Amino acid sequence: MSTKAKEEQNTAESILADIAIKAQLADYSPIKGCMVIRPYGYAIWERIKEILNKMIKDTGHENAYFPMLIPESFLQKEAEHVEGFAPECAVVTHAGGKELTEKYVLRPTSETIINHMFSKWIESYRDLPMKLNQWANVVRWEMRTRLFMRTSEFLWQEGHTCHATWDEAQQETLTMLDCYKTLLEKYLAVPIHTGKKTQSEKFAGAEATYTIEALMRDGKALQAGTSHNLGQNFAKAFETQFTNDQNQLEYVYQTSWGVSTRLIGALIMGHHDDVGLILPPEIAPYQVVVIPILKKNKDNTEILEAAKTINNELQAAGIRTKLDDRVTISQGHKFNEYEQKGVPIRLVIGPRDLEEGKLEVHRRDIQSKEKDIPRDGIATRLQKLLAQIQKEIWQRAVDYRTEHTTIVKSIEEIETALDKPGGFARAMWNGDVALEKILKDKFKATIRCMPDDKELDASQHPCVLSGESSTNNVEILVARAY
RNA sequence: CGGGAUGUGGCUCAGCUUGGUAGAGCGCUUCGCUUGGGACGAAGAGGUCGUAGGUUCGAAUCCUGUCAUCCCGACCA
Repeated sequence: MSTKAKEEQNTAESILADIAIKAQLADYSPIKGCMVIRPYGYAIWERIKEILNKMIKDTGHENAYFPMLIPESFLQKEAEHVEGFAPECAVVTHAGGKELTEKYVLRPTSETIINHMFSKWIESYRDLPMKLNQWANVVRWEMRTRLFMRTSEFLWQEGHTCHATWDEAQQETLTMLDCYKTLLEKYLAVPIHTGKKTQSEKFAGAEATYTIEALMRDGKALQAGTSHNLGQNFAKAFETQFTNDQNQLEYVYQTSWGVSTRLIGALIMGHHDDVGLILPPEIAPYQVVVIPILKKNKDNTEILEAAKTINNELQAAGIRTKLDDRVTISQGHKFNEYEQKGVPIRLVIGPRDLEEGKLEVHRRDIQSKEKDIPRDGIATRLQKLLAQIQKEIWQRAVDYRTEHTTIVKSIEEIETALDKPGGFARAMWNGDVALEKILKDKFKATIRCMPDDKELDASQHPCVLSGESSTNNVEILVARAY
């Protein structure tokens, strides 16, 4: 069977796994549902961290670290929270060769332990706002796992903030959602809808959950990040109180927000083709790979020097590069390797190019190759090309989403839309939870969010459930999701 | 936890029906020859066939238990 035929019969799941493995982003671990993030995959994560960490700090947050082990009793303090997370918690029962009197939970998220500390640290409105973030791993024992999209242990960033007023907490919730939007759209080139989750889809313990929802190339939606207004729920459970400027004791208003290594899953399923991964230049660990055409057992000094010089020149211009000067691997192998890894540009220099002062430039996203690119001014040229590639990858993703979004007026139309173009169905809804049950039971779909971007006229467009139009109805995006 | 499938060198798998003591391709090592898109040739290294027991003169193969993984459902960033 040809490779192409194999690709076509692959399910979305195996596309994800194939690319993750072949691009050497990750590998399976001996532990069920866990994965090893390999250097190239981790480099993408580091790039995400680098960008987001700056945004987090620029918006007035500080990084800290809280322990991985949480006393089991902490989880139980917030009713909705324990109900939501208990089934997927891994619990430590023994340590130091003895059974523990109180079991420890491997954090599925850190609201509880952080609140425990907040309640010690916060006394007065003068201590507020307190805005912390931690980069950490969390463990959620999932029944079914997929590389990057859902693993039992994953890396993420979790922000936790305390405020003196509800309004301020709400503002914080939306500010961080906006940071996520920027990260996804400007850097990962993944268009997202921001919006609010329905009651049934919100975070266990939150007052309201806001989400960034992306669309993958297999037509499924992906919750790529969330930001929660926690209200005073955890504050009450942990007695996180402060004295306000009227000398009255009050519970703090809190938020929490996070994005995870799932973002790498979003990159994989958002940008790929039959060959493998396609990385947007802004997020690529290296934007250009320089490959000299080398001859084994011959003097390659001249060509290697030329490659190094170009490599340095590109780096001096602020381009992230990798020079692959391995003599033991044929260039054909290298070409293939970097295409699977999605490196945006491949720059090839061989003896002929050296003589003629030219280079070969290959664009990964559209698999185009141009020979005889002038050696002079290469850095400037590639900078422009990288910007153009970023823009075009983004535009293709936007177009894809537009083509896979259907405006619907009835439940029947939702079903058709989910099957035919796939992707999002945009509708009006009167808020009756019966719809969520129908979607889930019949179509395996969910209301992804009530989007901030509105396209429908509530007074004209009927509710998919009742068929009636009302200005009380809300606009929703429905999709099958990861 | 239900339903289905699979465990054999690093990887993908054949061999099992009909028991006779382990193979192929890829990868790896060395040498030679090559080199502008995954080269070729030769020589080599590497497996107590998931695991425990049973049947048998003899088990990768048959039987039973067990563990693990994958797929389909119920849960989820």
